[in-house]
Amino acid sequence: MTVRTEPAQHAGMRASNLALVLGEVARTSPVSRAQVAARTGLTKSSVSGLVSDLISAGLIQESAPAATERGRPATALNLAPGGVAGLGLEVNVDYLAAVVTDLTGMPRYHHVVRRDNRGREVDEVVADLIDLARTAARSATSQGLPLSGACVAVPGLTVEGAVVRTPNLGWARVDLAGAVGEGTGLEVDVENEANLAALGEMWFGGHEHDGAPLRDFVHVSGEIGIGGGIVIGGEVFRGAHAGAGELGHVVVAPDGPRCGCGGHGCLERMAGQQEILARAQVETMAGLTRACEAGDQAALDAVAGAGRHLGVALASVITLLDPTAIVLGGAFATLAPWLTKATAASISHHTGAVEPPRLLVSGLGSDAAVRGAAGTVVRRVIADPAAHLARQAARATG
Amino acid sequence: MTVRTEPAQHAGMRASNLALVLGEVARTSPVSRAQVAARTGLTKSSVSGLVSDLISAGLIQESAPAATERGRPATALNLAPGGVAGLGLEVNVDYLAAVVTDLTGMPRYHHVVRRDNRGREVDEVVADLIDLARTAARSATSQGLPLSGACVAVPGLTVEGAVVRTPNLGWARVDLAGAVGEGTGLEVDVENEANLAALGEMWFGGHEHDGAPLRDFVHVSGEIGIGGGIVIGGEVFRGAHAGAGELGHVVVAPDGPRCGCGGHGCLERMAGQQEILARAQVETMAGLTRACEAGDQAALDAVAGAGRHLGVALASVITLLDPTAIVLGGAFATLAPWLTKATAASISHHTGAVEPPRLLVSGLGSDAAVRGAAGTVVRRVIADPAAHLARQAARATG
DNA sequence: CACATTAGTTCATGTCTCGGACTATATGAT
DNA sequence: ATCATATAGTCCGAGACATGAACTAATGTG
Repeated sequence: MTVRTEPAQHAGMRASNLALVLGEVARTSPVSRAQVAARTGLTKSSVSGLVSDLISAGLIQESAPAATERGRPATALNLAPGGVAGLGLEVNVDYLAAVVTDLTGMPRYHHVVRRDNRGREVDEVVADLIDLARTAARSATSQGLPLSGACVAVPGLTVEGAVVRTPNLGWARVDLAGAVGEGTGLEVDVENEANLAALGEMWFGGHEHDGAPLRDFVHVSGEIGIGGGIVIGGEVFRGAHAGAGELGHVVVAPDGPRCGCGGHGCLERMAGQQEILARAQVETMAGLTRACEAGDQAALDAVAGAGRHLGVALASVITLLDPTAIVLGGAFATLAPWLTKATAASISHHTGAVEPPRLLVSGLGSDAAVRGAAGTVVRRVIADPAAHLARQAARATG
Repeated sequence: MTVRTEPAQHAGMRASNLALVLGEVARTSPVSRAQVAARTGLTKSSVSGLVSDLISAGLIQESAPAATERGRPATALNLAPGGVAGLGLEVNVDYLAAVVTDLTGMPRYHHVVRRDNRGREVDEVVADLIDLARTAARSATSQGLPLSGACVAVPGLTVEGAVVRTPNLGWARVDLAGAVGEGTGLEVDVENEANLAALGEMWFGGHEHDGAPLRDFVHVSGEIGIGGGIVIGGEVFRGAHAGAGELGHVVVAPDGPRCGCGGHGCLERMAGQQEILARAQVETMAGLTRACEAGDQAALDAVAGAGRHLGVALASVITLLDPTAIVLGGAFATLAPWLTKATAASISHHTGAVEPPRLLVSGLGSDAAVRGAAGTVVRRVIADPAAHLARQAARATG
């Protein structure tokens, strides 16, 4: 039922099949050409030709033939770990981060700079980020990894490479893609931190559903604000104006107090870090964790209360989006031991008979977004290797 | 980023381009071959070949050449009104309905049988529906319209042609596609009424956004229950288990009373027809409308109260899904004059700064779902004409 | 050592779209 | 009238690509 907008041509056919083959290799490596042919429906001869293109582009590697039951042993195909790499960057309220990931998704460089960025000039923070990016890029080069591009995670709304606004950082209309692109010479993308965290969790979090990686879930990221990333069919759901998934501003208390966003009774207002800390009468998240571990009742009540509000918001999410799982990330992952019981109870109290999705806890913590950012860069190559080949060819001739 | 699962072959290329051309003709008829070529990016020669296939399949018609500015006049291409037709059926709590739609979307037969189906045996109701379908099919035949298939709208959860459950009708595990298929000899699909109503509204409701048809919106259908249809990018959003969009069970009062679904404080429990009628102290929806027209304060308060609750639910929908518009359908369309002010105020009270989507009122009323059902059948042909050609060819030789 | 079995390559074939040449049919200027 | 120009649509050779069958390669089994 999809509306087709582009003519199908021979080049597109090849591009599509290259992606099909590379995707199969990425999912199930090591595999043989014959297995790829059987699983994709392409013929052996087609697969041979496609694979040979991918090998000469450096995206796929042959490794030692593995003996099979009988017959000629299969030559194993793997993603080339040195083929392409992606640079993930993150600007957040209290840290900057950079990660370089190779084609297989393995992190090859990782650096975090903790510093509160709220009071600072935008230009200063951007300059720091570019420094960080350059250092990461040098590391990639010294490891022989050609960077295909970069992606920056920011805690706010982004449209086409620009930061539209980041409520908790106070930025507005910042052309981050332009600045970082100029500073590094890379093609740069900018994307919401919650969405990237969701993708990072999907690709690298190790969660499974019925033996396959999660593809339909909602990721809740509890940083200073509360964000949400909706993933449907393995892709981020952005809505009409890229504003979808703002879980922090779902109404959980219709008669509640005014929130910073201008609404009333939003989840972030009722269960954000500020509210939890105030109720628990502690100063920092670290202090809150200690208090919970010590069994402090005020702290436990504060977290459980937040868990109940979170459950109300998630009940609406479940009703509207019907995901297979909910993943709790960021601060909610840290607080999970004292939070999930209240959240699960609240979800079930508000959803009734519907089969509830699984409530999972993030394994990546605050790294999810940067890793997701780096992942999007290499995934883009995997999803459209033909575009990558074309760029390579252009560089070779031009 | 889409995961490709099928090999691209020459046949698929042709199928894709047939769909591209037919889709262009459907959207902008009348058009010439040259215009189609310019707009799709295909060459004139390719378009000629594709069009000639579509004409011999009876999906496209040539009409009289229209004189242009200068040069050879263009022969106009249109969807063939007699090419294919779709049968839309609807089982609802208090009526059955059938519509036959031709390729252009024009309704060519329409019949509604009002009767309360709640107490009745499932088999009886299904038998009535099959009767209705047969009569509609005879009418199509006598008009020379070959039916390509049928689609049944039901007020509940459906999976692969079967009705899983319809809370307000009391059905569970009914193989409706099988029964109607056997009774009519057609290929039958079964789909949620709210989703089909949303599609009907999109295709036939005449709404526009920036000059183009709506493609990202949420349709609220207020029948006996409250349903929701989420349309993103022109397609229904179903979630992981086809349960998405259940707007009626979004939480609007976390401490509210228990709802029939087992949850608490659901929109349907707080603002459904039963609740409104009780508060307004009238017996029927017709009575409610009269009371509102007469200025009865209890009725007006009841409707405004429902509007406020609806606004809370829609605020969460807007925050999570970021649609361009909300369309109020069914009973909410009828009550719109006394409802929308409270709803709009409640939305803005609970969403704050976010640019609010437009609040539209359905033009189709309770016909939206059947028309959407008939529409899906013909749209399927338009979206994949190659499959239709293959079926035609199979019938001709077999 | 012959034979079965599986992996991967080669090449002729068929099916597409493309692009340019060609035909058809109009308007407007000379 | 006649010619230039412009636009619509067809025809046909060239090129790209997947297919499928035949072929080569490399292993284990009786």
